[in-house]
Amino acid sequence: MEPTDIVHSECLNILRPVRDALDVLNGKWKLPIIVALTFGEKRFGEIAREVQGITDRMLSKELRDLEVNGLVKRTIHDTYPVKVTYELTPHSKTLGEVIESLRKWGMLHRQNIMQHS
Amino acid sequence: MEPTDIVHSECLNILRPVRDALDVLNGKWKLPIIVALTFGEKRFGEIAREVQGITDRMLSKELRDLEVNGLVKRTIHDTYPVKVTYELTPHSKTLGEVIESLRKWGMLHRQNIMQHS
DNA sequence: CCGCATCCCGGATGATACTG
DNA sequence: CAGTATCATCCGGGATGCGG
Repeated sequence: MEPTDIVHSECLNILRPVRDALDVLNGKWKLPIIVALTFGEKRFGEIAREVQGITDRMLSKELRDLEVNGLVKRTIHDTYPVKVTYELTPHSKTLGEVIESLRKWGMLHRQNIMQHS
Repeated sequence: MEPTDIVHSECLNILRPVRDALDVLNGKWKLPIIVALTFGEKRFGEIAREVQGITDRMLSKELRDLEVNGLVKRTIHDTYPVKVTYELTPHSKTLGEVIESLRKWGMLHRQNIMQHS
């Protein structure tokens, strides 16, 4: 194995967690849903109304993804009619820095594109 | 407009640059290509060999995307046979922080998933 | 009210062959 | 060598309807 190959394979190892992170945030709806839950727990219908354009099917699926990834906690209240609420977990709060980092670069990038076109 | 609506719409404005950033990095190949170019300019064929599994078609398309986004510079050398090289731009260097941020969270996230399963 | 099942479309990606 | 052309495939996501 050449020295450059070693460096190169280390870069690929770095890429795995980066991909993990991107996968969690990817898709059209994950971020908007997280935003909708930023200010406290909400019911399915409330989220559906706040995240404009999303269908029940997608919301259901995305909430499950987020729950599996430990970003959202789902609570079934034993009332009638049944009430289900969703809220962010402490783990999801750690996303703040990532989002801020992406936001800053996104703005920088937009400036850069404007200048060169 | 309610106060919460104002807060909410500001969150949506924050989301736009975040989406911009994610779009630039998204897809299976962007990061690996950037990594391949980290240590200097390379020819099309060299990149194709380093980024394992990518087809010519995808490499061509992804390089064009990256060029349009100002992350990669393409140079045609007037030799025979024609030689084309690609290199990272200064702007692409600003991605470093973003990638590092994603990497850190990706690792944290993996730990978190392991514990809760 | 809260979701799941089914059907379907379009764009993203892959495989392969071909050209200047 | 550096791509393009063409066809096949996969998958996210929309529309709609049903069920507890």
